[in-house]
Amino acid sequence: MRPNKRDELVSKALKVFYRDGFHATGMDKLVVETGVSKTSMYKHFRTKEELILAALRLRDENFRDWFLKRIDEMAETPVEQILVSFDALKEWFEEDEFRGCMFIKAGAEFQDPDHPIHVQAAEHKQFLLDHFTSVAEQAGAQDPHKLACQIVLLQEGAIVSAVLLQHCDPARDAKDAAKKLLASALN
Amino acid sequence: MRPNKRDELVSKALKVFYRDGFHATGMDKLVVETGVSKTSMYKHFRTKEELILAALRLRDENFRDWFLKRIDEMAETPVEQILVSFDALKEWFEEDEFRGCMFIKAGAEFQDPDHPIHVQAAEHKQFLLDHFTSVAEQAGAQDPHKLACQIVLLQEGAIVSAVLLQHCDPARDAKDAAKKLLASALN
DNA sequence: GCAAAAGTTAACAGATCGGTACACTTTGAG
DNA sequence: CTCAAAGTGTACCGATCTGTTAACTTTTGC
Repeated sequence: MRPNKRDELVSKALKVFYRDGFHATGMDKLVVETGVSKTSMYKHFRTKEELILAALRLRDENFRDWFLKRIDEMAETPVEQILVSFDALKEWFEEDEFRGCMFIKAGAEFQDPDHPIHVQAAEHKQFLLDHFTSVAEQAGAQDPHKLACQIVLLQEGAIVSAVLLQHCDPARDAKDAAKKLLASALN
Repeated sequence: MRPNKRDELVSKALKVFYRDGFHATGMDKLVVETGVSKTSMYKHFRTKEELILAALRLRDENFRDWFLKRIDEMAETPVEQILVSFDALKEWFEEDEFRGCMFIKAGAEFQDPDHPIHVQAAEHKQFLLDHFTSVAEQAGAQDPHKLACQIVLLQEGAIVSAVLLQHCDPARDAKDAAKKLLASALN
């Protein structure tokens, strides 16, 4: 069990970064919250930025695993898979610890498009776009890439609305919109 | 011209906050970038938070003025107004200084829902939602609130996609999606 | 032209930032 | 049992953070 402490550090740091933000989380706070000594942190990661990148990689892995697995559990056909993705989002929004999308936040805190953290956030979104592009192909869409862009766009919009708007049910509204898009994209 | 320097400070600070982020912008950097002395800043605003709130108020004013005016210039009927809102967004996305939505970023950096900055960001989004709800009413939508939620959702999604996704034209895709929503929401 | 208001520079306080140094203890494989 | 790897606590570095102080200059209204 060599890299055990390292994994524990990354997964606890992930929680803190997600809850409090990147700039707002100092290394000293991480020492307290993770229970890992600063010396040890800097033995595993040369800089805070490397730790953030590792936390984002873990988040990417966790979220993709959960999201795609949940979709697979709930639906069989490609069209249904696109639709139930919004039900999965709704489950996420209703979690107590829900604090929006970590990658949108990472892109917002590190705005330079060439910054490694921004790049990694973009890659996460690109992966999801690619995934839904292939689902759209399987569904027989006329323009799979465009449909996928629209589905992802609805998902992003739902996440942002879930964070900033009240008296709305963005997951439901987005699913409803997706239904109409699918109806005309498949003819 | 009493509050001239103050307005100048707020508008220059706004640019820096928008470009570099809130936590990443220190007061000393603002002294250099705005040309206003720190003493003077703290005479106008008791804390950095108050300055951020003033910058967000100005941004809210500027963005709403520009966005709604541009929509009015481009369209006359309510339905057309909803559609051209995405053309206005496209113009914004193509600006060199485009760095995403300041309020999404504010909500991302100050995540506590009760934090004044988060609250103010949410109010901006709520205003836009209210506006498009009344446009949807004028358009004769069956469920104006739901349609407005979906339109705003598409707008938010387009903004986030414009920041994080390449090889996409989110404004066009969102407008296309809005067309289909409108077609089925109106009769 | 004069006083008050508003602005300036520059130094400073106390806290926190990311990151390092050093001496020590725990742990695990051969 | 041993020895190296891995982890610990603590003190520290220089830089930067938000915010303050004091003495001085400019602008402005009357």
